[in-house]
Amino acid sequence: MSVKQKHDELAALLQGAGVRPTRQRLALAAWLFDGHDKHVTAEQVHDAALKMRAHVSLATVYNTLNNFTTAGLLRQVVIDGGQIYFDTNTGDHYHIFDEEGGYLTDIPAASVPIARLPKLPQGKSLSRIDVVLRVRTSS
Amino acid sequence: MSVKQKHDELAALLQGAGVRPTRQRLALAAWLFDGHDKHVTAEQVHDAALKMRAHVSLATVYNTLNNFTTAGLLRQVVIDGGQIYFDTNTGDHYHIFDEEGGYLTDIPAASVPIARLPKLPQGKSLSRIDVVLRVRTSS
DNA sequence: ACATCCATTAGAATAGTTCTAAATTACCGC
DNA sequence: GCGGTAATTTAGAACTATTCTAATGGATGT
Ligand SMILES: [Mn+2]
Ligand SMILES: [Mn+2]
Ligand SMILES: [Zn+2]
Ligand SMILES: [Zn+2]
Repeated sequence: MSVKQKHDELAALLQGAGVRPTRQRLALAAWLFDGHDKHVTAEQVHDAALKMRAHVSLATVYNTLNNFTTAGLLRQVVIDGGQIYFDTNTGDHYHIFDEEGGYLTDIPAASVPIARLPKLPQGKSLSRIDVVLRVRTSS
Repeated sequence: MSVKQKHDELAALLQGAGVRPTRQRLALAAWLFDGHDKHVTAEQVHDAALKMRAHVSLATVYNTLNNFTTAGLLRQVVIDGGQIYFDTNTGDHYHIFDEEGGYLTDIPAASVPIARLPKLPQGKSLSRIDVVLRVRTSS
């Protein structure tokens, strides 16, 4: 695929989500949506942008990650206090968290079948289920 | 139950967990372990201490909550980035999080039966399962 | 091209938590 | 009880992730 084709595809992705395809957003989207699922912090995205010699400020990285999240292109995952992971996989899935390595892996929702749920509080409905399997090196 | 009996019970609880029963720790424990399960932030604990006219600095609140957690008297729950909830229920349970009100409710682990788990990474074993049901006012 | 609105940016501000180092307190053996 | 020792408390500074501010720059539609 040509460089121009890739650019146009990304621009279409952003426009389809109601996000203007600026130079900075396209540069970050090119890295985020390269076909490999990622769980990344703002700082990791910023570092990646620097390595690509794309000049994107840290403030713009935060703005962009938040925009993409609102637009449904990313979702947030919170594991530890202290930092937010942005997840390029927006499908229905759960996570394995390696407590020693500090990294996340996706697992399909169907791999953790939940037979039934408790009664929810009066007038409330389910917005999302988060499941995290925390793992460590076997003793 | 007399005030002295209550004090002695709390002191025994702390000593049993390998934590020295200082004045500050006893004051915080008296409020935390009053029989009602709580999900509280450090600031909420500090405010409660002020209302009880116990003079406990914020640094000591953090030290104490972390000590109690290490000693197995509390556990941490992370929901949003930005702040840590300390949970006085250390048993096997999951949570309902009200996204609008920002508060947590306990649910027994048995109320969300998990039929099976995916294969874990080579050499890793399960340390804990976190399940959060996020709810909102029904549309 | 023009006007308008939206995005980008550096740097300051904010918020939750941890760190530092000095003063105080709990504990243990006598 | 008394003294020695190690653990705890504390105020304030430091740290970290994130958001805010306000000024500059860029995209879009006509
Ligand atoms: Mn980071
Ligand atoms: Mn708080
Ligand atoms: Zn994921
Ligand atoms: Zn709980």
